[in-house]
Amino acid sequence: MPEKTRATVRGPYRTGIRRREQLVAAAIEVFAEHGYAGGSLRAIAEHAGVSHASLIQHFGSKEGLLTAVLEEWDRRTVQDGLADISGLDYFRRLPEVMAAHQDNRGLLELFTTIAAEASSPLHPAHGFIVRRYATNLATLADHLRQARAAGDIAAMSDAQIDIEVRLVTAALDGIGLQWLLDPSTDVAASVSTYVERAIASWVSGRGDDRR
Amino acid sequence: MPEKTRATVRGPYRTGIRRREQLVAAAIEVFAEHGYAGGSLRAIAEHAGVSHASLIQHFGSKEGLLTAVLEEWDRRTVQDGLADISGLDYFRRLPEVMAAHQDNRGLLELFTTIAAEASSPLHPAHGFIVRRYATNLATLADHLRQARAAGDIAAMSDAQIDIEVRLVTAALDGIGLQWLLDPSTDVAASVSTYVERAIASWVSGRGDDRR
DNA sequence: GTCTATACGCAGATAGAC
DNA sequence: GTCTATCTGCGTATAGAC
Repeated sequence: MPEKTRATVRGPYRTGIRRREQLVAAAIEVFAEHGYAGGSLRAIAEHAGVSHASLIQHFGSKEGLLTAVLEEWDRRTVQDGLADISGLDYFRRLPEVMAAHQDNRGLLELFTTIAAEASSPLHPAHGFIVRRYATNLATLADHLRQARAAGDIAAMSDAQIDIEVRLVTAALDGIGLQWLLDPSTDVAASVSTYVERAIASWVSGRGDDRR
Repeated sequence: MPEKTRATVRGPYRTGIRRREQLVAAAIEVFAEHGYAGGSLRAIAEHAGVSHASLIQHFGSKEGLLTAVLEEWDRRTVQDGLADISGLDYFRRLPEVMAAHQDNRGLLELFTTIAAEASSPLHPAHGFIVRRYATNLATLADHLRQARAAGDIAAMSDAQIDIEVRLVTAALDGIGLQWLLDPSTDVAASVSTYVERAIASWVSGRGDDRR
């Protein structure tokens, strides 16, 4: 990616980059309201005041536009709010991070849908989603290993750590989906119950998670 | 539904019913391979050796066909394997039930995708999925209440029970998705870790799940 | 009663004018 | 770079064959 975006760009790139951001913003709005399949390029183009052919020109395909939107989602959520937090505190912050998603129902809906659709190896975003989950799980595992090294939790094998971070991720994904299906779902309380119980188990090193 | 299907049906219904089953089977194959959006009526029709118009005639719309497929999935999975099991044993059986899904990757892919897509209130299967989750959660809650009544677990409020069954469901859904994205995921071990820890917590009635 | 042939509108994608 | 056709394939609806 050549977009180093120095403070002062002389030539034609500036408008191209800003245009791109506008298009992604329009895509987010439309996808968030109508989903990926339901949000047509023509609708997004109309929203942004361009032709749908122009969207293809910028992003190569609808998939390319989708990927750009997902990267924007990543930038907005994962990076924000959880920087400078590490070890067990990272897990303790998860309930409020999830709760914050409730302000952005459309984006959660979009990401949940894409993650599931992309489970098919044939889906255009399959590689992106697989990579994203791998990165996410690795980050969680790092924090858990850090807690282990610091002596905050009892001994735990790397295989156990893998299972633990997968279960945390599953809880977040699953509760998110249930909230989408039934907004009366108490997201923060559910996630909090899970995280607190998991941490308690890690600290005491009880047998129910040793195999 | 007028399909009482007496042992001997005189007239034209027989072929109609059997045809319907053939079409659903073809739809399952195609949906399982290409997903819902990617599985066109024309492809399903070709697979079944009929015209795509005939599919519409039988099921009214693509949504109708989808609903028939999902009901078939329900019939194959939830009903089978868990009948005659109750109380805590119901939860103990979940790891092997989930592990059994690994023989049927296509259907798990389909159901995961539809559940996510249908999170949008505008999706044709939204009502079906919402109802299905509500029924599922209610069933799990019944078993947990039964264990409570039998004294197998410590006291637990109905609100706590709701959270617990949502977390179990989230673990199943989330681990299933992760297995789809990364087949090296140890489904049985992950689910087993979750269920055993949850049951241990219910039995001891520790403070980490009381609020 | 079932099924097919056919048509309509919309989707994503491409080619070429300006 | 962006637009205006235009292509192909989709879900859907209907009329009519058998």
